[in-house]
Amino acid sequence: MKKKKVSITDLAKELNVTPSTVSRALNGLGNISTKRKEQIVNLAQKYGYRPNHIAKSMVSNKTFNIGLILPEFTHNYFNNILAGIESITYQKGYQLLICTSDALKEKEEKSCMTLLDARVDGILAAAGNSSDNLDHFSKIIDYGTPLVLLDRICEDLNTSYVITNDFDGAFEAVQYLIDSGCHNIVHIKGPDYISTSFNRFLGYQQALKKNSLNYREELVIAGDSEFFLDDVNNILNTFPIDGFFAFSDYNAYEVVKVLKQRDCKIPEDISVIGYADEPLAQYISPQLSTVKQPAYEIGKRAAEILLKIIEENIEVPMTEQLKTSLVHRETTKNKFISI
Amino acid sequence: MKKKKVSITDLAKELNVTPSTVSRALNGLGNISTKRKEQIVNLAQKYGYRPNHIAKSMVSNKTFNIGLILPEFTHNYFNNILAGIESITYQKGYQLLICTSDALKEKEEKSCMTLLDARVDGILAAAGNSSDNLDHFSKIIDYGTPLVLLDRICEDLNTSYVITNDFDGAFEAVQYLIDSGCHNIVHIKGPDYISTSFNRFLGYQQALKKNSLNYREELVIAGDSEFFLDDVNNILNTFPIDGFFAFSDYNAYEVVKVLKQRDCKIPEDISVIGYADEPLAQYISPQLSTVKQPAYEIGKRAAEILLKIIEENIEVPMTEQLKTSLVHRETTKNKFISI
DNA sequence: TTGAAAGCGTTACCAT
DNA sequence: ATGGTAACGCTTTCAA
Repeated sequence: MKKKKVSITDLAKELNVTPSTVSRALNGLGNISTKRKEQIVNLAQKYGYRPNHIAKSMVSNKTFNIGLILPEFTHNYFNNILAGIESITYQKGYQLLICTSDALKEKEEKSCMTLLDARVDGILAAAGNSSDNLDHFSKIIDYGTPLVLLDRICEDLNTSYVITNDFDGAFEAVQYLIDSGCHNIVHIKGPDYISTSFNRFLGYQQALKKNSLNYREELVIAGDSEFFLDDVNNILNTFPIDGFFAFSDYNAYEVVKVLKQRDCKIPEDISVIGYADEPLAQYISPQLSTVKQPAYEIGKRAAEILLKIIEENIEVPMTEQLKTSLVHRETTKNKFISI
Repeated sequence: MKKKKVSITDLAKELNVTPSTVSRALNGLGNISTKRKEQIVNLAQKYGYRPNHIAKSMVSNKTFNIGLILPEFTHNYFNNILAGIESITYQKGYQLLICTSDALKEKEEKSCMTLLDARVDGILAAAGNSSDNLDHFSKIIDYGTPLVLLDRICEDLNTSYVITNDFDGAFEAVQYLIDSGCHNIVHIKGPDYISTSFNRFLGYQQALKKNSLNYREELVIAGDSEFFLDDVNNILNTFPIDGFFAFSDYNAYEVVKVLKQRDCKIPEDISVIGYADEPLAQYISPQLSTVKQPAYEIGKRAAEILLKIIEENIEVPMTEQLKTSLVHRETTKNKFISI
């Protein structure tokens, strides 16, 4: 059974003073005689008094809670974001209220309301996939609750963002493939409804263009298609493919599996680059070259920005873009030395 | 800037009724004329009224928040636990306040106090490694806050538990190795300060004994030693090893790497079994046989038990033990058929 | 230096 | 059917 905890009023009664006096003593604010203070503090100690945060929140209108909405926690990417966020919130004395959205709009909407109802001081969210209806996020903004969005930019939402540049990440990867001698590069495309899919796809196209290689629609496969494996095999049967740039490490892994089945030499015959640097990239063999996103940093910066907004009452949205980096492992060749 | 939200009192004023009336209308409790009710509900709708959970908590002494303390979120094991927990709390309308302890006693202690101060309705925790000082958990119990511990049993703590049977899991794994023809089985032991290490170690010993195989101290290696790789090589040079049972998939992975370097045939020459069924078990090659812990189920059951305690005011601690299962992949041979 | 009172938003109980 | 009041635990302002 939950025990009643001792309150400021309880202490006050026992010492024949008023709650205000006790409050002052315990918070070290206002004038109070050293003797009284000592007396009060000792009694508080004796009873193991703990301030009631709920009551504090009522009067201060501040909860020291931060809401966090993430699609899920099974990808290492989001775990690292979480770790980054926590490194900041922990140190600043904020607690994290977490909601997983499963990338479902319905859950995402509900989470927003829940967090708003919980009166969190601010919200960090990685928008799920549905880019169409962002009303729930607008609502957060309308309510005046600070919001920092991670990962994807939502054009219509005038708020703060911490993102990575998917275009650049993709561009760099494909440029690397080209520099190491690939000319017929397949792109495994991400789900249509995510902006990152589009940006990586764009990076792929631009890198080809920059190097005077033709973009060919036939060399693009949907990574989430049910015929994915067939598509990969077909394309390998039809074209002299020498490189793959995949939307995700998981897609890349599937490709590698097919390639191994077909006894292709990786990377001599065909190079593969994934995206995200999930742990599996290091565990599979050959180890996967991939585009690393600074997930921990993203979380950290997002939390820093959010707390800055909360604590300094900043009104102007800020956007911060973090750099990706290409991790060269065993599925890519060395670059040719260009003179 | 955070906007002031409309309150019951605001609504009451605008309609020239008292807050109590508005409260009744909005909660559908007590007597109220249909007309009034409609009027109030409409106005609430119009202003987008949202009840203030903080205020509700003040009077009800209930927050609908559950505290969760986990060592970290990078292992899939804990993510799955989280997912399992969330599946229940979400559905029952509770929010999760999470704290990562990094398996540090200090952070663990602080987390307990933080959650208690936040007046959570209950706490779920996977105790970190230090099994010596459990005062912080006792404090939770003393405060009368329901507590369910995951993963490890802490002898001195009279509270509810959801655990898996490490002894059985280990026993089954080693029995399998023996059944498939292994006689010289190495055990990679986990960190000394975790109870699970000890239980798996015990399972290993008992399985040997049951099968009239001698337990030999020389065949046990500490998985967290800095000389781990050397130790593995030494043991392979010295004894005719034909099997490994590792405390974790990570340890097992290291062993597999060494074995591959030495051109051992897996599993023909040497079998390997890991523990936990982390994703890497499926990604490495050969795919790792391992003992699967029902992480999602653990989280789910723990949350169910906690909510039952909270909502039904149950005082008697309950312990639930979940079964592990052996996942047979490519690092183990088939069992001999015994007649 | 200390006390008294109001208020944060809500509910519950007792009157009317 | 509705109003009034107290209460939850704390802070803050004003008065003594």
